Amino acid sequence: MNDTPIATEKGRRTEQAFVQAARKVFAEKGYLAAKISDIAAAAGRSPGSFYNYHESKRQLLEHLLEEFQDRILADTRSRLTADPGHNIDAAVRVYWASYRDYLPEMIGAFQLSMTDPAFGQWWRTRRAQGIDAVLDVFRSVEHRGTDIGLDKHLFASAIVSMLDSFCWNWFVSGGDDITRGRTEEEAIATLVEIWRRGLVVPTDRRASTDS
Amino acid sequence: MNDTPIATEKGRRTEQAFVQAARKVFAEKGYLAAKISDIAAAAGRSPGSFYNYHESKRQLLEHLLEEFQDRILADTRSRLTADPGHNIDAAVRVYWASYRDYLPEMIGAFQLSMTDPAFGQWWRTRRAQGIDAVLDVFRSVEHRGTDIGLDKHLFASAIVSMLDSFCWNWFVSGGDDITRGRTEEEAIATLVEIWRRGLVVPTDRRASTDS
Amino acid sequence: MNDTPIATEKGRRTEQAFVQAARKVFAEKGYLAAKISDIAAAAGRSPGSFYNYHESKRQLLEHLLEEFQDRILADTRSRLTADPGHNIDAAVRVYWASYRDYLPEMIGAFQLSMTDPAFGQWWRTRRAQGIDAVLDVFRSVEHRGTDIGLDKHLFASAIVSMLDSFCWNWFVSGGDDITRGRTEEEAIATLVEIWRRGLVVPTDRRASTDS
Amino acid sequence: MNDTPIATEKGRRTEQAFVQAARKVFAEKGYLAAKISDIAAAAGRSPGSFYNYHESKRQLLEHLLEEFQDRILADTRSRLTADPGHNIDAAVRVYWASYRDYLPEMIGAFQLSMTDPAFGQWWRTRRAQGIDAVLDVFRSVEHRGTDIGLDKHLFASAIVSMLDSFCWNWFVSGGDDITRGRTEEEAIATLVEIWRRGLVVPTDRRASTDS
DNA sequence: CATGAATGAGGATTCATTCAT
DNA sequence: CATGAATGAATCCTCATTCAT
Repeated sequence: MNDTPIATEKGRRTEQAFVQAARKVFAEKGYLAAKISDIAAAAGRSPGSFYNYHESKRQLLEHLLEEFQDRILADTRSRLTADPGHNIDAAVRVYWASYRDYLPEMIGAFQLSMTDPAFGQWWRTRRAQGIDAVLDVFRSVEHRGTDIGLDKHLFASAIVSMLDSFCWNWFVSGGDDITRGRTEEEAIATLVEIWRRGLVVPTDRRASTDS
Repeated sequence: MNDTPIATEKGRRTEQAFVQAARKVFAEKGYLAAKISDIAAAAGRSPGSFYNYHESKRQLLEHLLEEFQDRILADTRSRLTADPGHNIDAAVRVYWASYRDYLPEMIGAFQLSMTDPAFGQWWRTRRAQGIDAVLDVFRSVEHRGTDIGLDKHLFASAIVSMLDSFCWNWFVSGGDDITRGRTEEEAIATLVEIWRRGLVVPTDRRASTDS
Repeated sequence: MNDTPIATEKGRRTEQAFVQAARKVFAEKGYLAAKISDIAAAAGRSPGSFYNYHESKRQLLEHLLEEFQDRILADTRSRLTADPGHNIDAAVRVYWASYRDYLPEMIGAFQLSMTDPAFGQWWRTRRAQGIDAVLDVFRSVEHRGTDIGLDKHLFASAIVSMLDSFCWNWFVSGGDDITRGRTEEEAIATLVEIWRRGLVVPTDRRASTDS
Repeated sequence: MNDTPIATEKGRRTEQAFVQAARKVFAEKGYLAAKISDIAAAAGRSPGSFYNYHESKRQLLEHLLEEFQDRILADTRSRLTADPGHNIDAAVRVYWASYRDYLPEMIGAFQLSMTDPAFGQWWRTRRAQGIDAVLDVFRSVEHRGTDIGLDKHLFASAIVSMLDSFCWNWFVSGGDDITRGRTEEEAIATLVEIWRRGLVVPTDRRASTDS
């Protein structure tokens, strides 16, 4: 790779072409299976040209993930309000958007995390951030006097799992056959509602526990 | 590969060694990154010997998945009882066990599903089976008069997502840092409880909706 | 490369073939210009096979140099006698032999030393050992009362230079055209005599200095 | 490359920049390892521009060597005097200067000589010229009646070797560690003295031979 | 003339697979 | 059956050279 900054408009267009092509290929066949020549073909450029802009496939992914981090952080920050219902909705939408807009990055980081300890750490950190956001919502609920009554960390971990896998499944495979035709709003509403219900000890159980 | 069935005791032991070694390697570094020589080394056998038993890495995975299917089907079948609470617990445990016992298969199928349409289909089918099981539980609940009040298919899809990702995370990454130290039973109890709560429209919301 | 020790006779033969082929190619076209495929062709093997025995061209050279060191050290050690004339002869012959027997190693180390600081150091160390040997001879001379009367370190450096370059020239290019037909013994005798003469302040100069 | 002579002042400056940059890079990392882009970067010009002035790296080296020849010939010619001592001193200084001033050319020719027969010939010719110069000095000595008493061609070859390698070592590697701090004059004096002593059969040996 | 992006040929390296023993 | 050496196809990556601007 050449570390001189890109000087011409043409160069900038090519760099973008490679970035977009890489995202496309990562999304379609995964990061591990993606070849430089696949990316170059998708960018309509020669494989050699790739190395004018990136050191390697891996370094390109790192670059994508940095951008991802920057944007997501900007999105997530200070969305908490006094209304827990709204907080949940907002949190789910942030998660949803991160998969909708950054699927290639998610796929790449996830696949590399299995082979590469450094990326394993990245993935864990990302999950931890999600868990933190969920725990924030929990706190806003308890602030109003409700007792969630479960191991909050496990709970948060489970919520993040649900969001992770649901979004992945939705965007990678187009969702389950059985949910074909549902809109994004319906999907989001369902996730929000499950999370919301999870916060309250159900009436009938309270009754049955009372007896 | 030689199609004749394995004749000798030694042969059978070697085959098992390869199968177990492959599972170990798939679990540790993923299917896509696993090399035949890795598997052979883990089996304490030579790479050449691998081909006495399997045509390729991919065919070995197919073989593993067939066994997985057979055992899981046997497990899942007719566990439904009249008690929804028990059904949820049982369903979660089946899911949990499938990850605990078949992680290499899950990893392999998941990774290959991204590149290979045939495996994409396998993965979707597996999810669909999980969703069916969840729907069965729903039916047993509604049988007792409770109205879940949500799009059941999306709901089921979300539950399966939660289980998939939570178990994967637990077994592949060793769980989130923040849940370190929790026991499997605590984790299972949390998943069960979230699912259970999801089945009931929360009291306070009913109240607030009434107003 | 595979770091398991070579198990079969065939393997050992192939390794030797690669080592000898590499030495041949290094000597003929230099280290920097040598391609793996050149070496493989000279060994009558496939390029891929090279990597069963060595990680890279560079690592192979390192291996060769280690062997060189071991043998040269064994050769040089304790050859000093009380007779300076004999010591000089012995030292020149050791130098001569090291080029005669290890030309590929010398060429490789010399070429790499220009690009690679680590090898630059190796080369300097090798020269330093040569200089030490020369200084040892000086001491054996002065022990007999002769005063060499020059900066001994520069002197030793110059002697080593003469030996280095003469031997290189002799073995790489077949010697200068003008010395074609001279035998090795004649060449060695010349080098010895120049060195020997260098140790004594010439009579006529002493005379002229006296006046 | 365009064969038309360089028309503009700017062009002449760029050409000089490339020539100086190439000399710098050859000296620092050797000819074989030098990349066109290295040279362009050192010249503060673009790689494409290089080809406005030179067909290739090799052709540039040829060009440099032609200039070297012209200047060295001019230097060496007719420096012989009646005083052998002075002749030796002059010859050593010419050699020394050729390395000091033309190191990149020496490095380039030396490296290429190993792969390329044409350059092998150039290198041999250069050595032959050096040998001729040494033989000239011998003749001026014998003219005064001294009998050197050795194979003059081998002797000359050895002297040239000493000068070649000593100068190379001095200018490429910065000299041996053990001679660090010596001045150029001291080094030159040492070379001159060794050569001078080599011309005379030592007294003590004559004595010992007499006995 | 100068630029720097683009190319492609060439070399390094990996690894699934074959095969002689 | 088992071994491990050998192969070659596939992929990565480099860099001299070309060329549009």
